[in-house]
Amino acid sequence: MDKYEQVIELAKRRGFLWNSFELYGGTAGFYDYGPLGSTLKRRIEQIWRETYVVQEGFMEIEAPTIGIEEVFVASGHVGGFSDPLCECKDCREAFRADHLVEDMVACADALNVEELDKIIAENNVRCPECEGELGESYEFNLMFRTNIGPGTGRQGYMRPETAQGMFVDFLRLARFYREKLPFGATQIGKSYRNEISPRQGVIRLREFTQAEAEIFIDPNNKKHANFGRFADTVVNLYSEEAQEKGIVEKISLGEAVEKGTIAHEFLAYQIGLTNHFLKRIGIAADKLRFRQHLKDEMAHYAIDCWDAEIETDRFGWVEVVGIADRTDYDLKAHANVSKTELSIYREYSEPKMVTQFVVKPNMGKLGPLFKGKAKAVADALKVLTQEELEQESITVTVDGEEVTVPGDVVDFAEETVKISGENIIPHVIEPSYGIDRIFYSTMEHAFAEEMVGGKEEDEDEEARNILRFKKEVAPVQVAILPLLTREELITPAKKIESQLKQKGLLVSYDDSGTIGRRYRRNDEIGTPYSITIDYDTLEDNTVTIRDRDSMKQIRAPIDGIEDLVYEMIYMSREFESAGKAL
RNA sequence: GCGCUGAUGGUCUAGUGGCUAUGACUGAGGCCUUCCAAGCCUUAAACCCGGGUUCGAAUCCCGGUCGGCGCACCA
Repeated sequence: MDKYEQVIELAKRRGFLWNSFELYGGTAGFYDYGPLGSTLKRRIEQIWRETYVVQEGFMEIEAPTIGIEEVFVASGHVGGFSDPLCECKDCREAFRADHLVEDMVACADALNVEELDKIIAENNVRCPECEGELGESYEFNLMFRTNIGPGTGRQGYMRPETAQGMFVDFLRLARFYREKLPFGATQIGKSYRNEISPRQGVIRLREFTQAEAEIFIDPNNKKHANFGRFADTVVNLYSEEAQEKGIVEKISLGEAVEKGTIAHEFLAYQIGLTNHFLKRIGIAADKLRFRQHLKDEMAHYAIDCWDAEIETDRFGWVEVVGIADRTDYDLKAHANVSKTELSIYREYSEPKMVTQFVVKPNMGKLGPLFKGKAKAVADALKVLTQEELEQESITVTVDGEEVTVPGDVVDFAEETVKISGENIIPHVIEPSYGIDRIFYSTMEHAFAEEMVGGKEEDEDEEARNILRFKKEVAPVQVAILPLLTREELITPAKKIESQLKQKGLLVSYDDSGTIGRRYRRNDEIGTPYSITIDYDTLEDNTVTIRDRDSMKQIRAPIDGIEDLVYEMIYMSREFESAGKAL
């Protein structure tokens, strides 16, 4: 049994992950988060919020998970989020139709299925596997379609990423942030991709959770005001160059920017932040690296892109976060489709006095002369030079037609104008997290099977399963265990339970089975601390606290125990300092 | 989508035409029990779905679903 199997088996048994729709046989690509899984996931998301929303100040928004067609026409998903496939009629093998004709035409990936079929037929392309005849090509779009409203309604799609919601709200966001760059927005939510063949458990889902930040920055200044925070942070960088050599290098983010390995400070800061976040939730430092996209795998509009990759036992290095400089691509795309300028007005520190050549067509005269064409004529005149305008009669071309304009209907002059700022289209830096993959990695990296000695010297060792979750993410933070199932111990135990719940801690009460069994149960779900109530408790009002990882125990007073546990979980108070060692 | 392969209580598993389905662990109730899966009693819980062959199917055949692996796909 490999680690994946062990973790998934535990996850199923203990209520972290279940196959969705199991009652009806299940469907590939969907998972339910059980009671503990759901809690663990929320804890991870909460730390993400703490990192991006509270600390970085990128406020969270919530846009619909269904989008209208225009949004995905602009984003390119309607046209581009699909691939032309083509199956062999004999061996049923499927191929990328555009790849089959790559050598025959210049731009195979721009052709539609009809054009592809034509080229396949003309060149008598056969199946590369068995030389069989190829069937008709078809588009495989990975978006879930739906209808908005009754009847045929309006075409809608389930969003394939949360990002678009933030681009669409750009003008509102800009106003909210008082039009000052940089600013950013975040979204945590479900996205949907109708994968052809989802596999690998929670690694590739049809419905999955993303946490994305879209940070809008000044295209002319990609420095980061707080870069000093991570300049000395050493990370595992797997740059394009390093990948050629096959060696991951340990290098500080400051040095990586200096050497030009990472395109700029702002991107490097985001890598630092991701590194910080992943370690905080319990990803092992030596199983985490940042891999640069190779030139040919990077989206054409991106300047630089780095994936955070986590090493897993079965799947090797898995991409869990993408950090990209998407430039102004998305805002421009939405500006084009929506016919709305998506830019921000940036005032200069000092207004510039600029001498310009200004053309002022006299519309009062042009109007009667050219009627409906007057506007087009005026526009044509505006782009002419002083020399051309000085003619007595000026010839311009409007809609392919030569038009002669008398010189006296247009004024022009050198003017000095005050320009106090300019419209700029911000560039977008996008950290995009796949929460489900991070969830699984957190479980796998926390999972351990260790041998512990038996009670007596001569007893055999036995295995204990343990999830060494960081205290902050553990779905149960403290277990309350009366040592014996007796009324006089149960009563104070229940009291302590409510004391801890008052403090907002995640508490579980368990009085079934022997104490050893209950410790094992709690180790297996990663509960960091267990509190036992015994007969000494009735005498002196103290309880035993047991530490999950070391299995050590201390004795501490009931009075104020909720503050003690809280401090150990959230304020890195040392376990040893919390009471008298036993 | 294709090929190979598998599917039995919550988990792991025995069973290869006669089943009223094996066992362990786990769960629940109780007894016992003063700190690391102890013991005893009681108890709950399964043949993936649909067809077919057969007197009879968990078992054989076909189709589907789900899982694993390989191919393809993963903007």
